[in-house]
Amino acid sequence: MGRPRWLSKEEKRAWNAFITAHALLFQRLDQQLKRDMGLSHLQYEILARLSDTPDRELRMSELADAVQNSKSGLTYQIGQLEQVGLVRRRNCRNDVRAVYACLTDEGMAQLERAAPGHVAMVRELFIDAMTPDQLRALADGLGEANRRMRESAAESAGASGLEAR
Amino acid sequence: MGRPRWLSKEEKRAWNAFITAHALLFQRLDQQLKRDMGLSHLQYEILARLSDTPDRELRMSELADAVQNSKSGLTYQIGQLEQVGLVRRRNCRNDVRAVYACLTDEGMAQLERAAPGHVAMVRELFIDAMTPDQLRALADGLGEANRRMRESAAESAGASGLEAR
DNA sequence: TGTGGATAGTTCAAATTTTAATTCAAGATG
DNA sequence: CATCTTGAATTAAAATTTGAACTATCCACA
Repeated sequence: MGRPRWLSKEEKRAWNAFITAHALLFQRLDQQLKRDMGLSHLQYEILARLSDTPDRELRMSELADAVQNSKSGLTYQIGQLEQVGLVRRRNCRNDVRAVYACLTDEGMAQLERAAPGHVAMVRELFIDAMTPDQLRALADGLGEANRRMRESAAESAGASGLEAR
Repeated sequence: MGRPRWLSKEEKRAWNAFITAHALLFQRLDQQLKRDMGLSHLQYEILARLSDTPDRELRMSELADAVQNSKSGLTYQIGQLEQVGLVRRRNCRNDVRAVYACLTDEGMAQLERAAPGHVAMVRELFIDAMTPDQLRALADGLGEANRRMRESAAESAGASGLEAR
C-alpha cells in the first residue's frame, strides 16, 4: 500500500456533488413526504417494496435487506406501520421463526396517494436537472460501484463468517 | 399540473443506483471510520471543515450549514467532540450570542491520522469504480441539481420569511 | 438421534437525531 | 427610549437508530 493519494480537484468535485446532492435531496423528499403524508422516507420505501411484490408481502429479513436497514430497525418501523394499519404481520407456516410483513389495503391506498407527489419531486429535483447522457453515465458509474461493493461484501462475509447488519 | 409521469426504466435505474450507492458507501465509510478512529462520518466532516478554514474555527451556524446538519444536532456533536478534546468552544468578542467551534491540535492530529484511510476508501469504492467521463458527468449533473435546489430553497425562504433548519 | 452451529426475529438500553420550546442579545421601528 | 422582531445557540422531550444480548427454531451430519 503506497503513500495515500489525495483526491484531485475533479475527483473532489464529484464526491462533493454526490454527498451534497444526497443531503439536499433527502432533506426535501423527507420533508414533503412527512408533511403531506405523515410518512418518513424509510416508511415510504417499505411500503413501496412490499407493493412491488406479487403477494404484497416479504419476510422481515428480506425486507430489511431490500431497504438497507438493520433488522432491529425494521422491527421498530414495522411496529409503527402496524399500529397505524398500513402493514400487518403474519407467521410463516413452514418456518416458525419467520415473519412476513404484509401490505394492507389501507397501506396500498396510502402508498398510491403518496407516490405521485413523491415521484414528481424526484423528477423535478433529480431527473430533470440532468441530461439523459448524464443520467446514463451516473447510472452506469454508480451501478458499477454498487456491484463492486456488493461483491466485496459477499466475499468478506464468506471469508470470515461474519454477518453485519 | 398534469397527470404525474412515472419514472421510465432508465430513470428508475439512475435513481436506484444513486440511493443504493449512498447507502452502501456510507455503510462502509462510517464503519471504517468508527472502527479505526472512533469517529462517525459526521464527526469526521466536522473536523475536516474546521481544518479547511484559515483559523481552524467556524461559528456554530456556519458549521451546521457546512455539514448540512441542524443547529441542535451540531450542538450535540460539538459537545461530544469537546469532551474528547478534539474541538474547543470560544465566545465571540463582537457578538455575545455567537460561539466558535475551534479545532484543537489534538483534533487536527486525529484528523490527519484519519484522513488517509478515509480518502483511500472513497477512492477505492467510489472514484475508482467509475471512468473519468462518468465522474465528470456525475459531477456536472448532480452539481446542476444542487444549484437548482439551493436556488429554489433561497427563493422560498425569501418569499415566505421562513427559515427551515 | 442429538449436538453444535447457523438463522429469524425480537428486545432492551444506550446513542443519536429531531422537534419544539427557551434564553439572551441584536437590530429595527416608531 | 419602549417594543417588536429576528438571530444564535442551547435545552428538554420525543422519536428513531444502533448494537449487543436473547429466544427459539432449523439444519447438517456424526
